[in-house]
Amino acid sequence: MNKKLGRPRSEETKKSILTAAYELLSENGFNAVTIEGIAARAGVSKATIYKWWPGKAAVVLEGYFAATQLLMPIPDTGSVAEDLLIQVGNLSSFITSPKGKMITELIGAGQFDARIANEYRSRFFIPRRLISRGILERGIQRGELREDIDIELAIDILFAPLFYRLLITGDPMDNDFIKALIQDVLKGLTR
Amino acid sequence: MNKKLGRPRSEETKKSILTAAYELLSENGFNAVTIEGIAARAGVSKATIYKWWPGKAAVVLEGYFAATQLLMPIPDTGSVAEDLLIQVGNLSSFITSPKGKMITELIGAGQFDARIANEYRSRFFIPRRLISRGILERGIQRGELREDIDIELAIDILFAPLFYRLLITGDPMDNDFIKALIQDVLKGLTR
Amino acid sequence: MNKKLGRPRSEETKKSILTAAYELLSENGFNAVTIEGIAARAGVSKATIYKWWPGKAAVVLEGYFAATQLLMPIPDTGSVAEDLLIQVGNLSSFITSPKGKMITELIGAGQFDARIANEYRSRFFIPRRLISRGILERGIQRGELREDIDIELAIDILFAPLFYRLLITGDPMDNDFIKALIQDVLKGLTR
Amino acid sequence: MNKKLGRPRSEETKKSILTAAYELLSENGFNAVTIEGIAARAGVSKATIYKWWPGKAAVVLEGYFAATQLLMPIPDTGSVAEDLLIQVGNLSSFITSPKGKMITELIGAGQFDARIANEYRSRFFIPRRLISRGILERGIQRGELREDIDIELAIDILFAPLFYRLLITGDPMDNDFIKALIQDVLKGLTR
DNA sequence: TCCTAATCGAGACGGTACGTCTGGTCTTGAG
DNA sequence: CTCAAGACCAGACGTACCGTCTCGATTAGGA
Repeated sequence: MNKKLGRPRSEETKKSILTAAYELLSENGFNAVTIEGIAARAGVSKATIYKWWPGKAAVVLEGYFAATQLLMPIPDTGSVAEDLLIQVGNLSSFITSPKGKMITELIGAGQFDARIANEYRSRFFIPRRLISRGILERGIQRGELREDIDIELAIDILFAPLFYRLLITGDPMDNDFIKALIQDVLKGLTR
Repeated sequence: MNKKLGRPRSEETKKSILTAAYELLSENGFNAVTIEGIAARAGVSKATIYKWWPGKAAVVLEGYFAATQLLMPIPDTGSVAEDLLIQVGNLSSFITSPKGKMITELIGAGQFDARIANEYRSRFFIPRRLISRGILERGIQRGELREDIDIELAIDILFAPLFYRLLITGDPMDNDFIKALIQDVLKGLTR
Repeated sequence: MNKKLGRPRSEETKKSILTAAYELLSENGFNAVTIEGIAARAGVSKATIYKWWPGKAAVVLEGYFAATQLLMPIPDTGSVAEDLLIQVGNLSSFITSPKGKMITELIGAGQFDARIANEYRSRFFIPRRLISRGILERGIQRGELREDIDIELAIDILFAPLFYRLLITGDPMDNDFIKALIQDVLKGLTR
Repeated sequence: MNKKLGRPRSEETKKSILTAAYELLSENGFNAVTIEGIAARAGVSKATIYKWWPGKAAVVLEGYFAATQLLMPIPDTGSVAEDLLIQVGNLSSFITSPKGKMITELIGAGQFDARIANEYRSRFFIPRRLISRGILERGIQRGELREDIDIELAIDILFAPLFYRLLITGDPMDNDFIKALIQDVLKGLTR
């Protein structure tokens, strides 16, 4: 029952595949990436890629997240409004940057492949939700926010507009937009 | 200067192509649709399809919107909360129905092809925004809503969470969700 | 029972089709000619061409022979050898000229379409055979040739080598070749 | 400098392609053969065919010559007339047989594609010329033939009439024709 | 030191769809 | 009835990737 027989997997090969995948993604976009292209650029056989990943989406995803350091500073200024401004602002900056815009295509591809969707949910969205949850909970404890709010729903309301503009309307997101968004959500639309 | 030279375009052919495209879309999903498949089912030559549409996305889109009667009743109950409940509830029902779920894939495809995005924006989203704008404007006139709100932003905040769940988190949308969403947005999160 | 109903066939149209066909043949070769190309250049509808000719081969053939004045001077010098030298030499000059080389392709096409073969046989080969037959018959009458020869066979023997080189070996044909050919055929190979 | 990298070419695949090409050629003629048809019958991908051959002509040609055992018995009876009777007779039998008649179409296609022409020249015609050259040289050595004849020209004169009838006039070739042909060429047409 | 088993490159292969092209037919309305 | 315009079906073209497969050449640890 020896598990270590045979030639071990080459870490270098893996790295070069992920690098190639990421480069091709950022150069030409998700659709233009092909397994053959990755293999060629990485100096690797197609079979090797298929050995370790089920398909193009998986390699590209992994390449993307391996290359993308997701800095997530946890704001804690003592004010919900301030914290959210920082947190939402950071996300907004990220998703309008070149790296962030690739997320657009990955979400697009995720509509056709549940594995992709799972990947970016667990890698990208869930970690951020945890931070947001912390911000809101502190706000409740400090008495800034109502005690009866559904935190998950609140997070949806706060962040959804960013992706709505990104994925659907294509409208731009500037600082004023972020400020107005948070103010409106906190204060409500009614008098 | 006679514009009516030559054999006129066959409306029947056009219809059968769009029908075939829509059927294949609903049976197998966007990715599985092929021009060859459409041509075969419609009993039409591939060349005819390429004559009139630049590619698969365009045919499928047009087939989808031709087949989808977008009922958009305009609610006007005298209460913003009521009107929004109806309007957001209708949309929610639609996008969780089989027909509506195809929108998911179309938006996904729209991330790779701006023409698709333009299509569903102008055909699907813009008409709905007009209705929502009406609801909110009446709310302002009646004094239910603050006078200083940015209506476009408000619409984003109200509808974005639906698509956020649909496209990204995959969380379900029930009636309670809709109610809580509208209440939160109207009242705000603060005490 | 009026036979002259409707618009009469336009001779001009016919002419422009044949001209276009011939031009395209000489510019790009038989294979590159298409009915669509002829129609475009002649400013004519494809249907019109199909109305009057069964297919591309027929139009091109007719265009070729309409444009090619087949000068066939009938040599009668009083000597079989002289007459043949002129007759075979003329043919050789013709089939190695640009116009003549098209014959090559027409014969090639004739291998796939019996109608083409019939056309060039009756238009090109039979008329020439008549002349050759005259030459040989006069030779027999003058006692230059044996009385028992099969004239048809003799014609084959005299002319076949030209086409053999043209169609199969690709070897060149100069004056010496023609002279030697006729001499050999007349004298025989034996001592 | 290792030449044996990668999966080796499958001989079986190659064989099935050539067989399919030959079968389709003999069933329907050269023009009706398509790469798609060959691929389908051979149970092979089109890409594989294009990998190894530049186009239909090349595959069909190779399939034809692979399937056609070109028996070329070398006659040596001690008499030029006898030897030629056998040699020309053999060729005549071959080119009027079903297999041989396909040559007709290949030569036809050769008028449009020099690669085809090269192929049948080197595979079919040159080997036969060598034999004929041997026959004639022996005839000269034995004193049956004149010493000053141009052997290449003589071969043309002897064989060209067969192809002239085959490709151009369509006239039949029986035994008497062969006999008369050889007699005439050997004796000459003059008294 | 050799053995064993897995990994890796190269690249052939069957498939499938692409978007283009031409052939030949059909449908208008004008002449 | 003829014709130009041009839509239409049919089907092959040659290309691009897919995902699988066969090779032979490595590359370890264990015998």
